[in-house]
Amino acid sequence: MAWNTAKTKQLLLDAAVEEFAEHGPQGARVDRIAACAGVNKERIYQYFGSKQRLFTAVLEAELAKVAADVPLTGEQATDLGEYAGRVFDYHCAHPHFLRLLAWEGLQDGRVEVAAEDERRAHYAEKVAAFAKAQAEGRIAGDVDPAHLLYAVFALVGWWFSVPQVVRMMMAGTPDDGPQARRAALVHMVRRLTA
Amino acid sequence: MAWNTAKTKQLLLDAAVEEFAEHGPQGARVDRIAACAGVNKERIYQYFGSKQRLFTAVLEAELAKVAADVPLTGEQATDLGEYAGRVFDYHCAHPHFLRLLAWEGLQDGRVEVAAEDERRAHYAEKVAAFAKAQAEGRIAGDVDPAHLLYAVFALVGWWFSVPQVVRMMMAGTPDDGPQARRAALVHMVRRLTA
DNA sequence: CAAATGTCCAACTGTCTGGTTGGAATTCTT
DNA sequence: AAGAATTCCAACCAGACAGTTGGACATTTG
Repeated sequence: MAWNTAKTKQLLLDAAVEEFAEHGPQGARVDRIAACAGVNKERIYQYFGSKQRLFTAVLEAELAKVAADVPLTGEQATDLGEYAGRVFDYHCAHPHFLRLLAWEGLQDGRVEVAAEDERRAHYAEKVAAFAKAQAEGRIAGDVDPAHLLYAVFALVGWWFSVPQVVRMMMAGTPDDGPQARRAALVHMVRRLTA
Repeated sequence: MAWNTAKTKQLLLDAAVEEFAEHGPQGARVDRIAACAGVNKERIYQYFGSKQRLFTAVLEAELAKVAADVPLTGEQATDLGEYAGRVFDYHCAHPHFLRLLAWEGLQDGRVEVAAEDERRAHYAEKVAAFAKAQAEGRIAGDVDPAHLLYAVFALVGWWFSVPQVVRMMMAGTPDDGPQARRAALVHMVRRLTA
């Protein structure tokens, strides 16, 4: 059988997403990743160099996915509530990503950030779309567009970042499913831009 | 000299806050905590039982602090923007706390949550204050009060939870100090309740 | 003062982990 | 088909780490 290094790499990445999202860069076990991928762990060091670099590779792959799956065209910036809803939907379907981001945030300053340039450009693009929508009067202009983007991500992400807090906060709210959360989110973002 | 176990305990807690906030429950090193407190590490097991229980103790102590330092009277609920600003100020001054919360969030489901009852009561109190302000028409009533509380905490906390993302997002914003962030936060929260 | 209780600490242990290595098997090159 | 290069893997290693222990020392009690 021909070597299929691309597939082996992908198996490792897939297993690593799970492991890193669950346990973080510290707690992730290289042996577990290798076993889960059905590959010898030495492959990880051959292909990725170290555990930390594998983490970076995982993060970059996931960043590319989310960027591709939740686009924002100029027109869609007219209803940021719906945009927020779509971002929310993505994270509901792919809860790994925000956990990876949280792990990255917690080790911020101790290792360099993955794909910094691409991400900066990515955010700048969104901010520009927001600013354009404001300039054309399609959404309210009294909030700095970067802060608006911040607000959308904060309001989407907090559910996933501190689920234990949210659970305690929502203990008295009878109807607290994903749909209710999504509706509240969309409503609040619209209120920020009306 | 008389034994001062209370002081020893406090020294350990103080050292543990630092260590846990920095490295999380996984990454924290018991030896480092003990050394930093100038105490033998065996004390930790005598006083707190295990590393995980020490983490819980640390979290409970910090929860008590924040609850005491950022109160919300009925009248203050009239200006939630200012309330959010005060919460923001607290976290700027005590950046440990949100990190601890983030670590707790990431291990959610694997260990039980600290002080669950007290915290539920604490949040319920805030929600009730919000609801009262809404009922009396002092703030807008079209957002569920629990979701409003969620929004305040999300908008305050996200800066600290994913600092790396915020940095990239704000790369194009010339004036991005704590004051600018605070102002944007206050403005956005007011917009949610106007 | 003597027994009992509690505090402190240095040294130890069993286990786990990221990372390495030496060589066997497989594919590519010429 | 010979040899070079690459992929694979089992076994190994050195260090780190949470938690323990046994006993010295201090304090309280009666």
